[in-house]
Amino acid sequence: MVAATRTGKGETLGKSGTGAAKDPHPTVRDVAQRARVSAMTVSRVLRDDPKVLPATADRVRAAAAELGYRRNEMARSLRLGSGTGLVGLVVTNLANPFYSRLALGVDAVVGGHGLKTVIGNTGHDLDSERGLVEDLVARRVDGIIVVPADDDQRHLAAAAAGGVPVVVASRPPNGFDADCVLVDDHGGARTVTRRLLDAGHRRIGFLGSPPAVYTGAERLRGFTDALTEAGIEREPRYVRLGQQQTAEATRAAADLLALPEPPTALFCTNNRNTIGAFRAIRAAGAPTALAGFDDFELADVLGLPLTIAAYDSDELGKEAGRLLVARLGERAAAGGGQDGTPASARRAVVPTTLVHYG
Amino acid sequence: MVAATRTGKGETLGKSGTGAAKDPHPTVRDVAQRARVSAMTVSRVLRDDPKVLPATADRVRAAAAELGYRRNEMARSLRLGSGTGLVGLVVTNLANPFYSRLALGVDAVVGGHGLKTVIGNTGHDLDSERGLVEDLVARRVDGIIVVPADDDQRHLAAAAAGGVPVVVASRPPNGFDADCVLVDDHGGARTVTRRLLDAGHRRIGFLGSPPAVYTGAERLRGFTDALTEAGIEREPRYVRLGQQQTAEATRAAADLLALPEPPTALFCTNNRNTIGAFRAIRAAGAPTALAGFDDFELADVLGLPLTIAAYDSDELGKEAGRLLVARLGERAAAGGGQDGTPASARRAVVPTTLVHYG
DNA sequence: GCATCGCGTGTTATCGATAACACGATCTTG
DNA sequence: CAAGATCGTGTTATCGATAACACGCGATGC
Repeated sequence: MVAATRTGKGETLGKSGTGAAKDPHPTVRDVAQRARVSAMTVSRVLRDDPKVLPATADRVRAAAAELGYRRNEMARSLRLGSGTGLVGLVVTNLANPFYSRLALGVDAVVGGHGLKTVIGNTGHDLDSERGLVEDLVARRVDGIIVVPADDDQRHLAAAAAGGVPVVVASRPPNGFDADCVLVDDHGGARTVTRRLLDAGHRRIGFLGSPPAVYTGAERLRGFTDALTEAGIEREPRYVRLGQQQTAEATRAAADLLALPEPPTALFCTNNRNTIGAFRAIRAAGAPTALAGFDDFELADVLGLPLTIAAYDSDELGKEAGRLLVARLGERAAAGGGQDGTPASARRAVVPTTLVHYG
Repeated sequence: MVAATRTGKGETLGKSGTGAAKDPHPTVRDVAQRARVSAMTVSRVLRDDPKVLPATADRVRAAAAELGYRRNEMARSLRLGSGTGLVGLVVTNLANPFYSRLALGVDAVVGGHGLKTVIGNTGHDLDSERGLVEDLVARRVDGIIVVPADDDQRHLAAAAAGGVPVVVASRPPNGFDADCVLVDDHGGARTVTRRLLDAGHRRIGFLGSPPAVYTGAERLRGFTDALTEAGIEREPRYVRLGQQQTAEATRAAADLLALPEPPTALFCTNNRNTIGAFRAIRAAGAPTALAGFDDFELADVLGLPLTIAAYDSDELGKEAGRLLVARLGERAAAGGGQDGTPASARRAVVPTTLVHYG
């Protein structure tokens, strides 16, 4: 009787005839037809369900191989109600090695749990970030890790409220509760600054990112605290905020060096500013010492005293991944359960280490 | 009558009772129930189908907003038979700025077409690459862009044969036909080498990545051709292959500089080798000139003559994205059509530009 | 005045995979 | 030897969204 179920594209469309290999994505039914069994049996074989005769299973496996069958994980996750196995990662600038390493750390951890990472880049644009988060939620990612571009995190709050686990990286959540992983910005800045003070510097300049950025603000606070502890007051004229690019940083540093009583050392909140400052110092031919946050390649060949609060952005990503995976685990364990207590937000802090060159 | 359709989790599970906002991912039916319409009407409103009374549409939109409804794009793409809107990107090492910029280029282009990028990192591991590609296909990505880790590309051939558009970046496809985007490795290396020759150098050392890597082989070929054109024969003792890390490159360069008749210039096939060679030259205090492939930050402050064949990896990614998008466009246009001619594989080449420091 | 048309909605079937149940056949057991 | 247990497999319903069709109701046509 040749079992011609009325369904199946093979029947209705009649295909071209020549090759079966060209069919984009055969389905369980295609495999089933070829192996002369039902779709359910195919599904069972793929699930390694033991309740199938070895002979049948072999036929099915052969048919699947011949057709190049790959099961549709999206359809599967829909049916199973399991997650999609996707994790959304939203960063401000993937071109920055800092974030690409963070991404790698995230991927390494979540990948170890069978999850894949979907990356979105915001380019520091809030609207872009909103759109990305919206989209990731619509794609039903199992969770989101985000380095927010701005203090306005209402879209993240909405996603979290909607039941999507959110982990905030590099800055704390604002206006809602979520796991987060931070760098010891304050401590690192304080330690590095203290080091400059110990070396005898009393007039220290400060070059920082926009103060609206959490990390920048924290590092400024650490800097200020170190000065205060040494009985020194921070001088506004030595502080330049807002530089994001090396070129801007070079100009800002040149300004400081041109002051009547120029700083004998400069503290920079990130490697963009550090490199920019280096160029200014070099151009001025001044013996100014340099200190900053974030290590970078070739820092050792610059030929001036350089102290850096370094930290592992890979580890930052890994920790974010771990927090997210832990959340997903809880969620799975809770299942349909009623224990409405979602375990309060966790906060991890990645330490900084002091590196000295020159 | 209150229309209690027998379906719906709201009915069977009976929920907790307090808040609706906590429901993870409401569905069209939840919205429908709240707006007292059918699921189909909700779907129509979300599709902006004009055949819905404005009053009804407003009710639906209000209900959707109250519930925080986001439609399930995965389920939607399953029903529509449209793609998943995902593009797989597989690279060898995202921590390398080269690849992260490539990723950014890809994402910028495909993102402009409503596609999202799923990133996989292989760490140069072939098995890992196989697994990733397998997985991406199973997730039904609309296409894959890959920087192969190895000459063995059978898994890519399989994916392509299975009907998934594949674009190969940075090296050519091997053993199957696919669009690809390459760098002008040969031309760049030849030009840079010629520049060294023009500067009077006759003994030029070569530091390269493993010869199995396509780019490395091509660059060696360009180097050799330039020498040949100048009537010089390549001397094996000046050639060191296989260094992937700066530390290895430093040792290899030191070896060359320690030869009885050391090279007066070194050509390096990538920035790992260039930076490694720089350290060796600096340590030896030799006046050796340096040339290489791939620009890098701070190249201008090294204090020795440095010529670089630079190219834009962002552009490489963009071009790959464009090729893929073009393929997807064709596919969509062809639809169920029978014009079995899949337009032969395209090949794009990104040019290099000469940069000189020092 | 009765047929027809169009509009706004609801019903059913579908995408691919699979859980839950159903069913015929063989095997067990008192 | 009849009643039930077990095994291998097929059928139906489901996940969420939606195309195709169906349907009821008021308006228009001649």
